[in-house]
Amino acid sequence: METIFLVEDDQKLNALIKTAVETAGFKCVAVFNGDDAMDQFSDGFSLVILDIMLPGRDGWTLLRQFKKSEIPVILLTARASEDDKLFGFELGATDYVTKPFSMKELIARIHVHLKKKTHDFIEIGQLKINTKKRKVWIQEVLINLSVKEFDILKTFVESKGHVLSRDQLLKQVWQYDYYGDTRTVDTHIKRLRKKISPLNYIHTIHGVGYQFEVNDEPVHI
Amino acid sequence: METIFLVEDDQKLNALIKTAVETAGFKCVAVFNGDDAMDQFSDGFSLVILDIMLPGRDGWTLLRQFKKSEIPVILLTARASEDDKLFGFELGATDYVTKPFSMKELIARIHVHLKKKTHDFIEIGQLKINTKKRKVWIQEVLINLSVKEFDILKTFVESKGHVLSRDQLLKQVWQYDYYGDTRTVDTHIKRLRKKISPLNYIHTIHGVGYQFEVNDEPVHI
DNA sequence: ATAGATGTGTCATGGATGTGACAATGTTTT
DNA sequence: AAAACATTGTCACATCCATGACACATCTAT
Repeated sequence: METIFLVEDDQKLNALIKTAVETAGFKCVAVFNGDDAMDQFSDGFSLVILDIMLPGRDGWTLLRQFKKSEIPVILLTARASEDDKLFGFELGATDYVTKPFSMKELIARIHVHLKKKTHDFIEIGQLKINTKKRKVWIQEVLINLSVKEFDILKTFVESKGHVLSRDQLLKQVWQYDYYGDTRTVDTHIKRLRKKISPLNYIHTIHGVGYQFEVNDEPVHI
Repeated sequence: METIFLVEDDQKLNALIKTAVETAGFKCVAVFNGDDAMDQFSDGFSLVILDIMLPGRDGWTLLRQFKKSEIPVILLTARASEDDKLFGFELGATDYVTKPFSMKELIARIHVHLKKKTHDFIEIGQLKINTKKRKVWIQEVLINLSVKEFDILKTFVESKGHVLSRDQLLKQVWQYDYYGDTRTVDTHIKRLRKKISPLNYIHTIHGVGYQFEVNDEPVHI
C-alpha cells in the first residue's frame, strides 16, 4: 500500500487532506510542524505533501531534505507568488498546488505522480484491456484470448514501446526457469497477431525481438 | 537538443511561447491548428505544449493521439474548470497550466518533466537515440537501422569522442570471440554513414580506426 | 611512386522470421 | 466416461533480409 506523508500545520486543513487521501485509497501519515516532519520522514513513503508556509523550521529546508530521497513532493502554497513557484521547482519539487484548491485536484495530481491511474482498465490504440477480468476489446468487440496470449499482450502494453527479446518475453510470460524453445514465442505472436488483426501493433525488430506500438493513422473528423 | 512541439492557435501567444521556449535553450516546432498538429507530430519530440481550446479539431482528440507515444504533454487551458483538469489528467496529460500564466512558470514546468524522461534518451548533435526502443531520429525524422548499425552507433555515442579501432568495435558490437574479417567493420560503417547522411559524424582516423564526433556549425538565431 | 589503408558496389549465404500442421495435454460438453 | 473442443509446444518448410566477404577504386603516408 502506498503511503503519503503530509506536512501541514493548519489543523483543519491537515485533517481534511488526510481524510481525502485515505478515502482515495492511500495510507497517510500526517504531522503538523517541521520538527516532527524531520523526525518521522523516511524513504518508505511514496509521496510527500508539504505546506511550504510552516512555522518554525523553514519549509524550503524540509524540501531540500526530502528531495535527497527522490520521492515526489507536492508543495502547498498560499502565496501565488511567481518566485516561490520557481524556487520550488528549482529545489526539486515535483509539483505544487496553490491554495485554495480542491481535494479532487490534489488527488488527481497524486495519482499522476504515482503513475497509478485506474490500472484495471487500459486503453491503447483501438484496444481496451481489463486486466482484472482478463478481457480485451477491439472497438467494443470482445476478443477471446488464451492465457498466454493475454499475458503477452499485457506484457507488451506495460513495457511501453520498448523492444522485448524473446528471452525477455519468456521470462515474463512463462517462468524464470523455462527451458523451452524460444521459437515458441513466435508461434504465440503469430496467434496473437491473428486475433487482434487488422490491428498492426506488434512489430518485428529483426535480430532483436518484438515491439508493441500503436501506429494508427490520424483520424480525420 | 530537445525539441518542443507547440500547438497554439492564438498568433500572439504562439509567438510568445515559441520565443520563450527557444531562449530557454530548446528548439521549438510551432503549429496553429489541429490538422497541422496531426501532420507534423512525431515521437521524436521531447515534449508537447497543447492548447486544449483549439478551433476545428478537438484538443482532446489530439491529446489522446499524443499520449500514445509516451511523450509528456502540458495542457494550456483558459477555463479553470475543475472537470477539465481532471479529464485532462485522466486522458494522460502530464501537467496543465491555466491562463494567464507566466513564461517563467511554463519553462520551469518543462524542465521538470524533461528531467524525468532523460533516462532512455541520448541526444548528440542532431541525433536522438532511444536505446530502449532502439530507434534513432535525425531532427524528428525516424531512421531505420539494422541491429549491427544501431549497436555500432550506440557504441560510438557512449565512448564519447574516443577513437575506436576495428578490433575494439568488433569486441563491443560482435562477440569477444569473433573470428571474422576486420574489414567487415568498414562495410557497416559505410552503411551507417549512408543512413545518417548528411550528418558527417563518423570520422576515419587513418591507420587507427574510427571516431564519432559532432561537428555541426553553430546555429545562429 | 608505392604500398598499405580505406571507400564502396555487388552478391551469395546463412540466419532469422512467418506460418501451417500435428501431437500432447488440459478443459468443457454431452 | 466419452467425446468434443481449446490450448500449448514443437517441428518443418518457405521466405525474407541482414550480414559478411570480395573485388576494385580511391586515398594517404612516407
